[in-house]
Amino acid sequence: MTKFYESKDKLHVAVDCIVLGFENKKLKLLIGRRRFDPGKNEWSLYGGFVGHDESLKDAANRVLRELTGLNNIYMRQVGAFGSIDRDPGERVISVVYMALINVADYDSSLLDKYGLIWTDIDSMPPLFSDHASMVKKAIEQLRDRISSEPLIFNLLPPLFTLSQLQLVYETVLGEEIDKRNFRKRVKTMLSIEKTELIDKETSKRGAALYRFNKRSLGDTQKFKL
Amino acid sequence: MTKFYESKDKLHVAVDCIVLGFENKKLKLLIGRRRFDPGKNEWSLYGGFVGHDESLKDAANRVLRELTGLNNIYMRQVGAFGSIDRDPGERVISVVYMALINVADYDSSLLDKYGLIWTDIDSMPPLFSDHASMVKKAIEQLRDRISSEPLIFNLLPPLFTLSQLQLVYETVLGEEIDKRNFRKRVKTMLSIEKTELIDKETSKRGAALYRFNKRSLGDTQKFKL
DNA sequence: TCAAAAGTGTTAGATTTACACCCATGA
DNA sequence: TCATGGGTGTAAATCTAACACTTTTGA
Repeated sequence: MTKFYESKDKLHVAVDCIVLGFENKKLKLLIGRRRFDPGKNEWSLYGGFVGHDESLKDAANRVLRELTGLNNIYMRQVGAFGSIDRDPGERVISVVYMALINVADYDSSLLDKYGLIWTDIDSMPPLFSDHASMVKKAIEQLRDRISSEPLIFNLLPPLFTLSQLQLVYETVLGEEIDKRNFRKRVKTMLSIEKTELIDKETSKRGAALYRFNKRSLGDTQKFKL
Repeated sequence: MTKFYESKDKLHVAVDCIVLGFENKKLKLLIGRRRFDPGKNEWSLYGGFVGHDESLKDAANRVLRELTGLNNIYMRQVGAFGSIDRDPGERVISVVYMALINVADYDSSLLDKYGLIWTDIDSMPPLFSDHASMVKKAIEQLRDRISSEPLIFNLLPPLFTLSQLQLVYETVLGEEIDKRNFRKRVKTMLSIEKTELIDKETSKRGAALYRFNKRSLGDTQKFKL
């Protein structure tokens, strides 16, 4: 099997998962204490090494599943990080993925089990190695794409109110938006459908619940929020 | 040195360079014949393995320098490719970089030396392994960013006419643009400065030469073409 | 003299922004 | 009854898109 490139160096390759969620008007990140050296007990993203017989994407999914029990989560590659000294232990290339989840789907008993916490993105503790710069890059990508790709719905439950939608949108972009203008824009998007259902959780009056319909995208219009 | 992660698999990690240029109204890609198996003689991107003691970025720069003799070229990471069977020889993770160069800066004697050709992006021959999908992704990224980042100047000489600028822009986006509207937009961009110089190469009348001034970006305005 | 590329303004339509009040309900 | 979040329209300003002719000069 090692017939062609025998003379070449081999390196450890890891995947690190940036798990983002939204709760309580904040973007949240799942981090845990490293359970082994180097960097034992430092706050860290959750990662794992890529096996010889698994693809990068499979490795990322495996790591995420180990961490969250969740499958079929939206995940995209953020990039590869490969400074020589990025890992204080040994040379490790890390390929970073970001997952967007609805926090309510996360089984919070896993927090204890894995020693994890949801931290606010903007008051995150120092992280192991170059993990903070990975998070920074992921957030930049999220901000760059939130208006042109239907990412935001991954951070929300399947049914959501327009106020929730707007709040997530504002939080990611870091700026306030006029409510009437926002709703006007939403109305032009066929892929955001009003349902007959009413949410009574967050307001006395009740708010209409909406749903994202990806089928009505693609063929017809481009996503543009 | 292998004290922490001994039990973990190590993999070959390569960098592949997508070298893009613009010439004769076309986006061009530098490709060559593979000079070793697997895939000997197939058209391919130029790549190399990442050494234990060099960063990904350094490896990409080294590969590009070997290939072009050029240093200080604009280069950005496109992403990591890691399917199990992507390389028919062995398991190889590839981190792809794209370089944007001014074709005139390229020493064309290197074409023969390395068995390279400039191919039109839209009539590219089949490429080795997954290299075509790498190129596709790079082009998508270029298109996505050409309007919001000052990438385009890397494809042009330091002094350029507005017709050249517009032509590159149209080619990357794959759509025609109204000349007067385009020039109106350029005039609002402080970072594109008119010089006193006149280009007599491409027209009898002569055209004003412009220059990109990155210093006038950043602080003042965002790039938006 | 003519072909080829450079250069230049105006107007209609579309999009974006700013802005404030009434509604329904549970506590 | 009142505090809370839900819901709604209009007008001004800005931005975008469509459009055609004159200039210069080398061949």
